[in-house]
Amino acid sequence: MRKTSHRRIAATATALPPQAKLKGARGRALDTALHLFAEKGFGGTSVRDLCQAANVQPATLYAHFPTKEHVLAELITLAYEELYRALRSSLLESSSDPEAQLRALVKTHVLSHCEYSMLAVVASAELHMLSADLMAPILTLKTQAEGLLIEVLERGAEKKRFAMDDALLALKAISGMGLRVAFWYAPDINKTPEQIADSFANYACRIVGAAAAPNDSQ
Amino acid sequence: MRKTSHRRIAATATALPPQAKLKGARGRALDTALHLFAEKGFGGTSVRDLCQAANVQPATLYAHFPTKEHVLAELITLAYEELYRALRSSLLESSSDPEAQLRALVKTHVLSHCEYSMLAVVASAELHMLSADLMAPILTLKTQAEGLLIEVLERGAEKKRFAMDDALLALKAISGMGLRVAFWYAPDINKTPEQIADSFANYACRIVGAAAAPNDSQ
DNA sequence: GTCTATAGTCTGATAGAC
DNA sequence: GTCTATCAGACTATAGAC
Repeated sequence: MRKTSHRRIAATATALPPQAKLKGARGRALDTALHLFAEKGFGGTSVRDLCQAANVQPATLYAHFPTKEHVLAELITLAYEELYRALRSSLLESSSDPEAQLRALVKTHVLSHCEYSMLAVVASAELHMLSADLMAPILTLKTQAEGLLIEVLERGAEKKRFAMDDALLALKAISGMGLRVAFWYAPDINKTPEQIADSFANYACRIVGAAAAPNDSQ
Repeated sequence: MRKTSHRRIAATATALPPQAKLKGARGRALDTALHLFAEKGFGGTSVRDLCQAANVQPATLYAHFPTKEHVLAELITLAYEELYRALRSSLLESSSDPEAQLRALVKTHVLSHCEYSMLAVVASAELHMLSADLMAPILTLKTQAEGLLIEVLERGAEKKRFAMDDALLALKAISGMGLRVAFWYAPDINKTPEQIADSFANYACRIVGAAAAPNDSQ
């Protein structure tokens, strides 16, 4: 196994969403794969590494997953399902005000990338390792999740609540800065996920030219 | 070689800075490695893949580089050297105004990540594959390059020209959105690098709470 | 410097007993 | 479902001729 001094991801805690059932050899394999894929990458993790760390025999792993690639695909699917669920839920709980909706999406995006940073790193950095067949359904999920922010941005622009030079660039800036949180956030830094999420929500509002909320209650 | 439907990086054009001498087998190897590492990752590219695509025999490659890892290290070193050079140069050409300096750094960061997007992708996504020995000098370079933005942000805060909630978070947001440009920029999109760079420089100024420049001349 | 050929190791995945 | 044992091929890197 490789020796590295720099870690791709700052966080160390396990984080699979509660939806994922982690019982038995299959659960240990998924949880261990999440750690190793986040740390070493899919290509940098051998089936032997994975099985040894998960205390699972190779043949047992292949009783649960047809190929190593299917393990990755399941993790990335979990990642986008959880993100989409959280984003949609946050929209449902916010008012119809475009700025409130933008704040809700960015806050949730950042909070989710703090709590499930390993999932987010694997989903964004290892997606391209999947074959077309396994990637296709994931790309559908990904497009759905990204569509939520696009809709809010476009609706805010139509209602003249946002003064964006360009919706695409604002989208890329906001999603980019949020995505990177998964790579540098760690529980031992001097900020809580809530502080980061609030700051980034403010940044997003400034990027799109929305006035800062005068009060807590929108 | 793997078949993938999703590309990690949108750009396709070769881009090694002019400093890199690309003559002969060594040059072909470096140039080809840049493409393959950006597209497939370091772990997803075999020496055979690389040599075949570069029209270089394995034994010839090993006459120029001690290991496959040294090829990656050279590319990442080139990436950070070029970025550091460009950022420092842009600071020298800007005025002493913190906002002008911030704009210069962000513009240069984005322009460099458009022009050398493959280098930036490899440098950010494959750095963790290096062993400690090869990574150490690169981390020094990386810290130097990042320090330029930190200094500008702190100086602007001291002079009360920036109204940041938190310098670290602003830094992470600005560098994160700029870094991601390398992954999605392609020459065929509907924006020029200059447009993207100008927009992102505006975003950065808004993030740190600097007033928008009233005119072109700072 | 570049070639042909291959050493030695590790890879993903499987066969077959229990 | 889990085990032991292993296949067939791919991997990084090298030896030695020219």
